[in-house]
Amino acid sequence: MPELPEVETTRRGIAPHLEGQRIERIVIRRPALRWPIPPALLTTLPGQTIHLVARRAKYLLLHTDAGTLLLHLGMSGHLRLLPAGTPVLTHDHFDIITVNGQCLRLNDPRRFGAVLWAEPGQTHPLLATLGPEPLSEQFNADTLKACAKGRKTSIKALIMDNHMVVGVGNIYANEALFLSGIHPAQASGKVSGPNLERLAENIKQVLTEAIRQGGTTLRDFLASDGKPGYFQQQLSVYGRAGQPCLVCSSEIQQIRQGQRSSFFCPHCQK
DNA sequence: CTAAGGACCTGTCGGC
DNA sequence: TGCCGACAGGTCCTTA
Repeated sequence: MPELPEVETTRRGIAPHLEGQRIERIVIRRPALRWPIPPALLTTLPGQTIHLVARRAKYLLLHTDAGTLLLHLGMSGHLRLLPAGTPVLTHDHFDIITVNGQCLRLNDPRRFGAVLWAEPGQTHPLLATLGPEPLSEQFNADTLKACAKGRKTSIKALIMDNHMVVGVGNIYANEALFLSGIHPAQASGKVSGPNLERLAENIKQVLTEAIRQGGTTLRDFLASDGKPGYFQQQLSVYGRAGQPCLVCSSEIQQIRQGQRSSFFCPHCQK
């Protein structure tokens, strides 16, 4: 479900309701997510105030004086902000209940998500080797060119590699490559300089626009307030195999790259 | 070091 | 209607 725009949409939805609030208690119903939810959270977090709800890559970070809670939504996770006491549904694994009667509830059917903890001043090991944020100046045409140089791996795999740039998932990788006229299977080292410049710009553009639209709802993504995203109405290639290209009317093709589906226009993308 | 594949887990959908 | 395989928005880890 969540790529960076969906995570950012979630962050913006919950931050105003959680920042400045004090935690009353924590509920762990199903600790077996991608990694076990640390049981110490049950005693560490109550009494703490959430100072800031931030984001790094696709991790949401809840900062307190005792440390930072990391939330990752994996493939199928989502967060809802509910009144405390709302009945529990299947796959509701984790709650943060605040003193003012709110409940931040994590639901994640596939359990690829994670709830982790970092001590104050410490960077969690999973965050330590991440590349730059796509919407920051630390990611640009020059950094992309440096990473692509001499590499045989496909350009699509490269832009989805979190060491290169974070937050580019399967949907937006496909879309950015279409907008840039680059075939997803092209070797990274063989993509022209001007095309890499376009690609860096289009990654920023497509993510920015998707955030503006509240993310992409394919099956079930809902923001924390229950509203869907609207970006799927602007997808040019993702999920459009067999349909006409919106630019040239050629039939959109679908291939497999590393267990993931890629969609492209055979005429517009070389 | 690079590149490719498997692993984790549940739900849904299409085909027979 | 029921069963089975394929596939789904992520990403870490192992293998070659």
